[in-house]
Amino acid sequence: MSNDKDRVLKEITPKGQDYSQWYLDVVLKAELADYGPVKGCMVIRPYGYAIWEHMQADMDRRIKLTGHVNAYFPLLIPKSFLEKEKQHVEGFSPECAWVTIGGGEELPEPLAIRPTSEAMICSMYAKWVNSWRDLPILINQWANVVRWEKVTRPFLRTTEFLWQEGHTLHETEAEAEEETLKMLQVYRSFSEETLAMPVLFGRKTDSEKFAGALRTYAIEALMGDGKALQAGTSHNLGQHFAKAYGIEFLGRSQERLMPWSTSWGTSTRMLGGLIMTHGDDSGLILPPKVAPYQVVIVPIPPRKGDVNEAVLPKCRELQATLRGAGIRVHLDDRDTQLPGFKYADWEMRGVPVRMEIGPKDLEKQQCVLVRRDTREKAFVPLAGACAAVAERLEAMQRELLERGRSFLEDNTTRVASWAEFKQAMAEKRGFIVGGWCGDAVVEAKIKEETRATIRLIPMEEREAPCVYTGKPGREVFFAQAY
RNA sequence: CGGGAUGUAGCGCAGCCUGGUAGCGCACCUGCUUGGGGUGCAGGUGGUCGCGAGUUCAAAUCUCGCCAUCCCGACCA
Repeated sequence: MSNDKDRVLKEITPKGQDYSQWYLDVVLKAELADYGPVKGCMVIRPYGYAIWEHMQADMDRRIKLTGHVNAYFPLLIPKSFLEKEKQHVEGFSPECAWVTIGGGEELPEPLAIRPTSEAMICSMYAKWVNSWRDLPILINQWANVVRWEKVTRPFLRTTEFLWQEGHTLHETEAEAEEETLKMLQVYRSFSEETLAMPVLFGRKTDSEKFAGALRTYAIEALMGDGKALQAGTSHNLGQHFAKAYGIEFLGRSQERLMPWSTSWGTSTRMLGGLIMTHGDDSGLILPPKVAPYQVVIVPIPPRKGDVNEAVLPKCRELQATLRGAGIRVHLDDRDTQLPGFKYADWEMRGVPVRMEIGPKDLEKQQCVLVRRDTREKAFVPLAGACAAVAERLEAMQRELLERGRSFLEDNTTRVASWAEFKQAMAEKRGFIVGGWCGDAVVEAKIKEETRATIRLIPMEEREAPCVYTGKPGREVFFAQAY
C-alpha cells in the first residue's frame, strides 16, 4: 500500500482513527497494491466488489433496455491493429502495456494489453458488416483494461480497472449522434437514480476529447473537496474508425458506404466517486440501491445472569420477513464483538439502516431503527418494522440525491471577470460558470494559471464574453479535475 | 524527467543531532472483566532498523554509494 496519505480518503476517515487502518482493513475493501514494478493496481475485496456488482447489475439493465447486447473480445491487441487510427494510437500508445514474449519466445509482433477495445472490436466489425441490413450493431462489453498512468490514485486512476465499453455502428451520422446522446443520458440517470450522485453533462472541448473521436460528451460529478470527477463518457467517433479499420457496407441505394460509430464507457472510477460523494467522518454512506446490505440487524444480548433466549429467534424471524420483502439484510450474530463495536463497524461500511433488538424491545414488542446518513433513531412496533425499513430506504435514497444536488448548486459560481474567476478558484473551487472564446490556447493558459480546466460545454448555448480575453464566447463549466 | 522529503513490526510513528545492541499507538493472541455506542485491566506474539560498503571496541544512529517510495510540476476515464 503506497498511497497511504491520499488526501481524498483521508478526509472521510473517522476522526481519531488511523487512516490507513480504516482504509485498508475496514471499508474500502479495495486498495492499490504495489507488487514489484507494477504500481497502482486494483484489488477489490469482497465487500467492495459486492457494491460494484450492484452497480454493474443496474447499469447492465439500463444498457440492455436501450437495445444493446453483451459480447466479449480479446484482451491482447496486435500492435498493427492499434496503429490503424492515427489519433487513437497517438493518444494511447504512451500508456500501453506490451506483451513481447509468449511461450518463451520473442513474438513477431508485440501485443498491447487493451487500454480500450476500439481497435480490436472495429477489426472484427470490419468482417461482420456487409449490408445496411447488418446495421445498427449495438454491442457492450464488460471487461478489464490496463493504462500505464504515471500518477495513480485509489479507484480514480488505477493501472488496471473494470468497466463497460459500448461500441456501436450506425448507418447515418444522425443515428450515431442520437446514440451518443442517449447513452450520455443513461449515464446521467444511472448516476443520479442509482448512485444518488448528481452530475452535470455536456460536451468536451477538443483538448479534452477522446483520442480519435469527433465529439466527446461526459458527465461530471463534484466531490466534497471542490474538484470535479469525470464519471462517464460517450463518444461520437464519426467515420474515423470505420475508415481506419475498413468497415464498409452496401447502402440502400447500392453505394459503398462507411458506417458511423460510437463508443461509451463507465468504470470502477464510479465506485470512487460514490465513496467520496457520500462518505463522512464515520466512513461510507451507501445509497440503498447499491448497498450490499441494506439493513443490518444487531441483536442486543441479555445481561450476564439474565436468561433471555428470545432475542436471537426474533432477529431471525425479522430477517426472514425483510428478505421476503426483497430487502437485503444481514444478521450480525457474532458473539465475539460488543454491540457498540458492531454499530461502528457497520457504519464504516455504510449500511443504510441499522435495526437493534434487545430484551427491553421484546417486552414492548418494538425495535430500534437508525438511519446511517442522518443517524435519526426511531422506536418502531415490530409489526410495522418491515414497512418502516422500506420507507427509510426509500427516503434515504431520495435525500442523498437532494443533498448532493444542493451541494452542487452551492458550489457552482457564476463569474463575469477574470478576477472573480481567480477568486472563486482560490476560495472554494467547485464548478465555475463563465464565458470562453473557444481558443485552445486560452484554455491552456487558464489551466496553467488556476489549474482549472473546461469540464463541459453545456448543450444549450448561452452567449457570454470570455473570462480571460473578453472576446465574444459562450458559457462553459470550469473546475479543477481529478 | 526537474525541485523537496522519507525509508524502523501488518498499519501509523518515536528513537538518529549527542553511537552502547529497539520502543509507542492501533491491529493480533491469552485470561479475567464488560455487554442498548468502538468495555476495562493484566499478560503476550511479531522487527537481520531499505540495500551495500566504510569509520569504530561497538552503528537504527556518523560517512559514502545504491535502491525504493511519497509530495510538488508535464500526460490521463
